[in-house]
Amino acid sequence: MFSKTCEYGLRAVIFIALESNVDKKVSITAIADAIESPQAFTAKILQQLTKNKIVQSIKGPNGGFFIDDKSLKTVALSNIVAVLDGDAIYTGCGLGLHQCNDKKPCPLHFKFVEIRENLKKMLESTTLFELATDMNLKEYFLKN
Amino acid sequence: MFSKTCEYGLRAVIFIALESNVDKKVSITAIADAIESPQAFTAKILQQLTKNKIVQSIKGPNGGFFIDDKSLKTVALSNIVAVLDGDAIYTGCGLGLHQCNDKKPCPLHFKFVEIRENLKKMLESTTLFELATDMNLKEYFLKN
DNA sequence: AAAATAAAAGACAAATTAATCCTTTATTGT
DNA sequence: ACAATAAAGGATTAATTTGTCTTTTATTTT
Repeated sequence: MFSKTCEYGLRAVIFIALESNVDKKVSITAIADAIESPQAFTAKILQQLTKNKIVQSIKGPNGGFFIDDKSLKTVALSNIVAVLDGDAIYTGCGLGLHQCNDKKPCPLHFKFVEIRENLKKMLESTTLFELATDMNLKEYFLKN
Repeated sequence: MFSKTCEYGLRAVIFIALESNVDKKVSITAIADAIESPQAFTAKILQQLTKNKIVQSIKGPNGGFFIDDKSLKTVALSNIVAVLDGDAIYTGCGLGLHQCNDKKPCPLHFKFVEIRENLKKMLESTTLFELATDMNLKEYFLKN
């Protein structure tokens, strides 16, 4: 469904969101440990996400990654996926046709449209704030 | 969503189903041409599908690929996806966790379950026969 | 039997994705 | 000012996926 990059990215951002929710900054070491991901690779991903204003970062001692209160409420999962995997999941054809739409559909087009719409809506409506607050209530996991 | 292998495989099988529906066998050259896919690569994919009884093949002159009447009605898209991409789309975690289930869920588990269930049902309920007959009515495309 | 046809099989090659390593830059505390 | 800390950046390697090429096997027609 998503690339490894996107999977690690989502997990990392969710973890940062959780910590940011209680005003904590987290280092790349702490993140990689919390989500059980390759550290250097995760660092690269976070570079992309900071460039795209999904997360913020501060260098040096007491530095680390965090997400400001406003972003916590405005950033949805769809924004993260867009940065890391582009919009292929939403727009791309299930059978890999370059152009596939209502006018010129592949045999599965109308069946896929529905499923993708659901996915899109779910990603667009799920904010980091929702996850960060929800995760305090139930027991959720970011690693095995 | 699917690998290239699976995309080509689905398109190839749908094309073969269409031709088989009017009792025609098709060569790998005809298939690659009809779905605009790399021929040798598509040949490899069809090898896998014949081994797994999704399609049948006959060597030599007047040979080619086809799907018998019974398979046309019993084979669903889910069977093809299972052979080529495995069951990761159904069972795999959206965030890439190795084990993620109702008991030990990732933060998005319950949101993903629904979407994946829809996809699963769609793939399982769509048979080659349905596609082969439906494609005669409407204008559908297998290449650009 | 020989030639032609078409899929099967195996060995490579190219491209993309995933992952690591090393150096540089920014910031802080002593 | 200096040492320590932590992210940013660049170059490289590893693994996987995608794709090609050549040979072999099976079947049919002449």
